[in-house]
Amino acid sequence: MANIREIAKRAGIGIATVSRYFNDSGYVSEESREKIRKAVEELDYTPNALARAIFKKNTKIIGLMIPNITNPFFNQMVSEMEKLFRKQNYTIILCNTDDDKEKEQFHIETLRSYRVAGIVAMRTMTPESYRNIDIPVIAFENQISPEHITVASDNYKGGMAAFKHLYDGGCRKILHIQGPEVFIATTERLRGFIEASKKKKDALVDVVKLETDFHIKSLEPAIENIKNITDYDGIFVFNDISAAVVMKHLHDLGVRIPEQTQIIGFDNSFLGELLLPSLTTIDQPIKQLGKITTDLMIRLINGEEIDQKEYYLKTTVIKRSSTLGKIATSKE
Amino acid sequence: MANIREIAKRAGIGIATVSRYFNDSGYVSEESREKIRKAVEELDYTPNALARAIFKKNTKIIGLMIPNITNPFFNQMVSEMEKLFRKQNYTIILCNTDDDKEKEQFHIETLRSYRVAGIVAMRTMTPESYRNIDIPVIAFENQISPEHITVASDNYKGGMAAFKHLYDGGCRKILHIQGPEVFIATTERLRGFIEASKKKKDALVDVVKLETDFHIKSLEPAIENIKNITDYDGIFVFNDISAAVVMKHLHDLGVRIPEQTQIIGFDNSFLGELLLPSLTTIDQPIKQLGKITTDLMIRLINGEEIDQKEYYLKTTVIKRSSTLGKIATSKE
DNA sequence: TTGAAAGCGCTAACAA
DNA sequence: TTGTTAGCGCTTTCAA
Repeated sequence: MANIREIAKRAGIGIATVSRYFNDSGYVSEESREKIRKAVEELDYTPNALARAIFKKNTKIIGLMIPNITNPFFNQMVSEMEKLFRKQNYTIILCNTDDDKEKEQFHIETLRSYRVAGIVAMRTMTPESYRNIDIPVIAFENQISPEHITVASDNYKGGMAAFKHLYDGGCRKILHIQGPEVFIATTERLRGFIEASKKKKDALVDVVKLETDFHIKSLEPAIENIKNITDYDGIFVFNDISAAVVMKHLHDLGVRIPEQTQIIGFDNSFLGELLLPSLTTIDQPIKQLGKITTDLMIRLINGEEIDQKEYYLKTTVIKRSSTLGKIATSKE
Repeated sequence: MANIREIAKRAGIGIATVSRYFNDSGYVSEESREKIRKAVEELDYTPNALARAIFKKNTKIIGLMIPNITNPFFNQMVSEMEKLFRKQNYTIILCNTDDDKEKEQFHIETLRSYRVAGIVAMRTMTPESYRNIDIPVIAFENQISPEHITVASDNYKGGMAAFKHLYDGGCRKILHIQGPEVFIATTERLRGFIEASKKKKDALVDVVKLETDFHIKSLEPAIENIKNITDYDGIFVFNDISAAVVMKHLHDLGVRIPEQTQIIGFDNSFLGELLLPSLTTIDQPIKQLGKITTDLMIRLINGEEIDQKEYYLKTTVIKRSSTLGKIATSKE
């Protein structure tokens, strides 16, 4: 592609004028503008953002670290943030970490080499790698350090709400199927669930842990392995996809939902509406999460000091047909 | 972050040597190497990829245009391509087009300004915008021009296979729920479906068109609006999500699947396994599609002339419980 | 085996 | 209102 010098030459003016034209800085006569427009048109020129970045010492690129772009929750977050960052003229570099430390560290190096303006680290497996870099970083879910901003749903209260909803629906023998321990989000859901159960002396509670997050192929055998799963009258599953697998398994076992066993998931994935019965779940406020994350990032990039470091957004119970309880919210 | 000069200074050597060190070009004594390693360590330096790109006149960035990252089919494609491009040391810039012409054109400008090495244009709404740019572009699904490479599933044969599978399962009154006409993929599926149906004189065939691709909220009313949907003993839906909505609607209407009506979707999304009954569908070979797209892109970037412009990959029928037919493939 | 210097495309200070 | 010029961080040639 042409460069600024060729444009200037063709337009018969100096490069500074062309530069001013593109940056809206300083005066450019209408006459010059017209000449430039013509030259740009003829040579199909677009200013080189790399050269500009190198001079300005900042890019308009945000690095997005994401465990896996096929995960419905995370890809919705990305979709939301992409939209908002674009509005601020930022471009997104996408990095799939697969929850793998080494991949993530490699990606960090790449993002550093491109001198990105900021990084959103979603569910990082290697918080220490972010601690000493001179780029604004926002942690989503898994924390980086007390000095770094963390954004997440209030998974703790979400877990409480899930228990309460099942309890209110009449469940007294409740199973929580927990996600991998490395995900703070899932341990918080567990914590909330347990905490809420302590207040109800007549409820029996069990927990079983899964070590995979959402790959159906590994989920199925793990769930089929849970013994006595038919003993429970309520099951809180750590995410919607796993809940769907649980529902399917129970169906195969001849268990009626919600009459015999009530099920509540987490995430409010589009999946839940399509299942039969439709799945009660805990909604994560994705739009708000995306909004707050991008807003904070922009402020960080602008050099603002931000005192509040932790942002835990309210979840909501979405009542559908897999449970019997009334609509509750996680407010209380 | 430090620059190459500071590293050279701290190491007590010249910048050219540092450059050679990082680029493995030319000689660097072990002694110098050690000094550089130390300086890099101390200053936590990473070479500036922007400056490098500006000099080399090429970046290691690929622009990915995608209708919507929350669409399971496309995000799987992105996941696959990201992995493969990374292996070749390429970084991905993600652009959500929302099937919107203007957004897409704006993204093209951004990608051009970053002088990306190549663009994968998935389901483009504005093929003309790619025709005259001096960057390698590969079209996925919707074509750009006869001179540009196009990669896609063989949707035509996939549509044929869907009809055949329903017909072989005993269906004689078959409905095709078609996706938006602007998506070549869906019109090809329709074309294949119709073509296959012509060979079977005893089969009655209808088509109804939907104008939304996969947003459940708009899908539901559209599908509920289809009149006489219970008249059909077989329905071929243009994608799995819409098929799920159809199944749900039929269920609400008291129609038994597959006994009364058989359903086949398209995409082989993870969703299909979770539904009850599980959904028969047409698999798109995502891994191969990703592989061939990235391979072709790398070759294009390397300046290779590629004679074959069109790549339509074979689909496969995935037989599950929503149909009665035997396993068929789209080979024939 | 090394370093000085030119140049990649751009911005901005400054003089005109 | 404009153009010259230095310099952003880097690579590479070329002479040492």
